[in-house]
Amino acid sequence: MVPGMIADRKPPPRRTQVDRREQSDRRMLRAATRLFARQGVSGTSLAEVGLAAGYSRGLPVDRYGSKLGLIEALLDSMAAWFEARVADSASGKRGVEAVLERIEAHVDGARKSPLATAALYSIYLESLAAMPALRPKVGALLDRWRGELVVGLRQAQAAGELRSDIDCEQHAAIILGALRGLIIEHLMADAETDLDAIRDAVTGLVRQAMLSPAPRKMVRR
Amino acid sequence: MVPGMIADRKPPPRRTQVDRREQSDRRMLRAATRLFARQGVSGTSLAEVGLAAGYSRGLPVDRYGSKLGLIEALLDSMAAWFEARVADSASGKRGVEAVLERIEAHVDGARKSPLATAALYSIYLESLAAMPALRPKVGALLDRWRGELVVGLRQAQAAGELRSDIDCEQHAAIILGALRGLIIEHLMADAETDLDAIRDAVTGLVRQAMLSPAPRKMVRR
DNA sequence: TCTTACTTGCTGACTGACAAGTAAGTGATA
DNA sequence: TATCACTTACTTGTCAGTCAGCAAGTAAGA
Repeated sequence: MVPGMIADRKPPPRRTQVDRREQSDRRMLRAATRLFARQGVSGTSLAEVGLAAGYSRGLPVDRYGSKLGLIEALLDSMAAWFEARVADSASGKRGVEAVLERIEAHVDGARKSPLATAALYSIYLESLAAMPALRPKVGALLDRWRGELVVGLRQAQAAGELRSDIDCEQHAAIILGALRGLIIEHLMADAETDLDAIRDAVTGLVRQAMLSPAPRKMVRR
Repeated sequence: MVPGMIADRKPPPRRTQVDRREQSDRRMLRAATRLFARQGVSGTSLAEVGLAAGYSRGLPVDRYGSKLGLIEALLDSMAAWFEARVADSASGKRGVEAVLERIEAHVDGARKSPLATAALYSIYLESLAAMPALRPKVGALLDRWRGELVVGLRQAQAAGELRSDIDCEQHAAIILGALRGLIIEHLMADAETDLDAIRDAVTGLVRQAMLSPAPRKMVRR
């Protein structure tokens, strides 16, 4: 602090209501992400989220109505991130190429935002039993992702890249199931299992279903 | 009630203290399994367990000391079941054969006792975040199972069944990660994903690591 | 001055845990 | 074999702590 300055305390910049709302939204969702990743959904109280975001304990309820509302808002923002990521990298691709891009996008999420991934998986897992109220929303999200993978597999099958005896619905479920299990493993073991190895194992599942086990031409990193 | 009978109420058969304890133990663990499978670990109170088992709300705490104690007892009994299952089917087998038997044992657990499997996975998943106190016990269990799988893979590698560039530790983690992810998928989707398909997908991961992709000679059912 | 963002006070419901009590089984002695 | 001292199984009363959610208030922006 330099004495004699005109103002010791910087005047708070005047923010519009929209700004305030957007900022507090962002901060609360960030705080929730961090806390969910570290302590799980049911291990985190709404009060904690508000305080960790730098506000009062009451704001999250006021903003989102309920704990469920907060989690749904968080899921929405994560889904938006993923859609953008896929739209960016898989646009124009079809069949096996598109499928591999989607797999890479999932792995890349875990690589780029481990915290968000841990939070997302906490939500998945607790929706199974601890918080059944989450199931519809989580189920819809997973179904959408699986459906989009099925489209890619069907294209591949139609184009003769994939064996015709493959059940695309089931194979999509297997690919995503394995992918999620491996990412959980990765999160649990503090990143001991390499993400590239995970990607290779899952792309291996795709290659198993292909007509000619084509040479790997994966995107590096 | 027939009047005039010598005794309306059948005299309760005299059970020894050991019998009583064993019976109440069994009942409480069964009730806990059912409740954990349906509502998750943190969604189930000790009182519920006691009452569902046909006793008072206080017995579980008296018997197991704490919620953690109850869960650990449940994990012990499940681990014992699995060890017995493996000792039965994989004894004398080595290398790839032993590895495939272990995979089948895991899948078979999900097939034979879906309720226990759902409960076990609830415990896994909540140990990640919602109940960190569980991590040591769960971690030790998973490590043991992984370690035993690594032994099989190493034997296979030494016997020339497996490629020599495979990292057995990592491959074991991948196999189990995928297996668990697929079983979770199976539990979530209400058994939509076929368990045989799951087994095939995971044995496929083993076959990828083999020198000559031998013809499948899996145990049917 | 009016609306919207945010805070604080409060409550009812629940839970894990403890402690004090009752009932059932055991083993020794007469 | 009856009874009595003792242990073990099980129940009930209770409490401290937590949490989601509401409602009434204050402050910031329009």
